Amino acid sequence: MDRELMVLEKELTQGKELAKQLRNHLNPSSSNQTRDYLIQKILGSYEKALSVLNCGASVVEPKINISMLETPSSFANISPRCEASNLDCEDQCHRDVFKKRKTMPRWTEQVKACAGTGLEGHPDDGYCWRKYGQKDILGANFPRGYYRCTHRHAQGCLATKQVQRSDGDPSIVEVTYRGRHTCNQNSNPATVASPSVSKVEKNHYLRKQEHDQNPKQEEVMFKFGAGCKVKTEGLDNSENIFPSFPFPPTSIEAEYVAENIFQEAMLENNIMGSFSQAFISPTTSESNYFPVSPSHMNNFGLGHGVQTSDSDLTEIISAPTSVTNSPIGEAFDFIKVDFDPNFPFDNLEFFA
DNA sequence: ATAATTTGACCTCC
DNA sequence: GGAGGTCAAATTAT
Repeated sequence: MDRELMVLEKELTQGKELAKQLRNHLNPSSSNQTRDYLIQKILGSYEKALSVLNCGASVVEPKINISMLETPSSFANISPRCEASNLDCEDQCHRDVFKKRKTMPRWTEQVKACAGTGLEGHPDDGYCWRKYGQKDILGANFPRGYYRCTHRHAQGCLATKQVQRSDGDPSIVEVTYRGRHTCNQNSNPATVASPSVSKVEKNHYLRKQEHDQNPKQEEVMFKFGAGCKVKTEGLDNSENIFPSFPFPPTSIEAEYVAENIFQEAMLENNIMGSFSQAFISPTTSESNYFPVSPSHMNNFGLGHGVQTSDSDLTEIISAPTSVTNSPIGEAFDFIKVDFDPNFPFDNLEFFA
């Protein structure tokens, strides 16, 4: 069967299954969190299916790169000390910006845009971004663009991203996200953020369309990969939890580099509270890859991912796979399952 | 008029 | 001191 059709079928089937799960969670005993998560996954599946239809789904092999390097404790507020201390506030706040740079969760994805989109590889990820800088990077053929959440001032959302075109393949842009969205558009992207193009980016996109003499193309289209690799690295000293990936509904080829996201995400979603310590053991490996399809990644996106390295990988990822019929299970079938059977999996539905 | 982008200056980190 | 990241005034677009 054609790979595009396979992707399409997989996403539609997954959407169907997720809808069934959602139906089972309509009772009052299920949390809104669960329902929200299922809804987002359903939307994600259909987004991908539609994109496959729109784009012809030139399938590429995405890479997911996840790393947890530091503790996440300090990126929630840019500088609470500014209010409480006697330090020069302005100076302190500025310093915290750079401190935040190191401690914010970070992950990178490589997005391959369809030729002719005119978007110059700047993918829509469901959020509104404002460009605040551009810099020539040493050794890079293309400048790096710096974007921050449009709601940074209005809602204090600290999410930023960097967009840089790949030297090797200019059709690929590497998008590095830092920090998670705390603005409303993130908490409810399905209703706030357009799944296609944000206002800012659409304007830019349409302008480019004019430039490209291609006014008919009004949908942002990206190729979707049928699989991806997850890389974990730099896991030496942290408790690792999967990040709250705002997995772009239209991304296909992705390399995620996440730092500290697991713990923060889990805590935020009240998931880790029910996890045994075995799920957050220290790590030692430098780099590990394993194949995961984009849909699988979506399954542990949205703040319910799993972070790993070598042995930890097995401990963490295996848990949900053994409890649910999730595609994640298929994705990680090669991973040995070894986790606490008494583990309170209250929130395992998140991994479904 | 308002909002977004550009771009040079500035800051921190290594 | 250089590189990467951010700020903010000026410019441009809507």
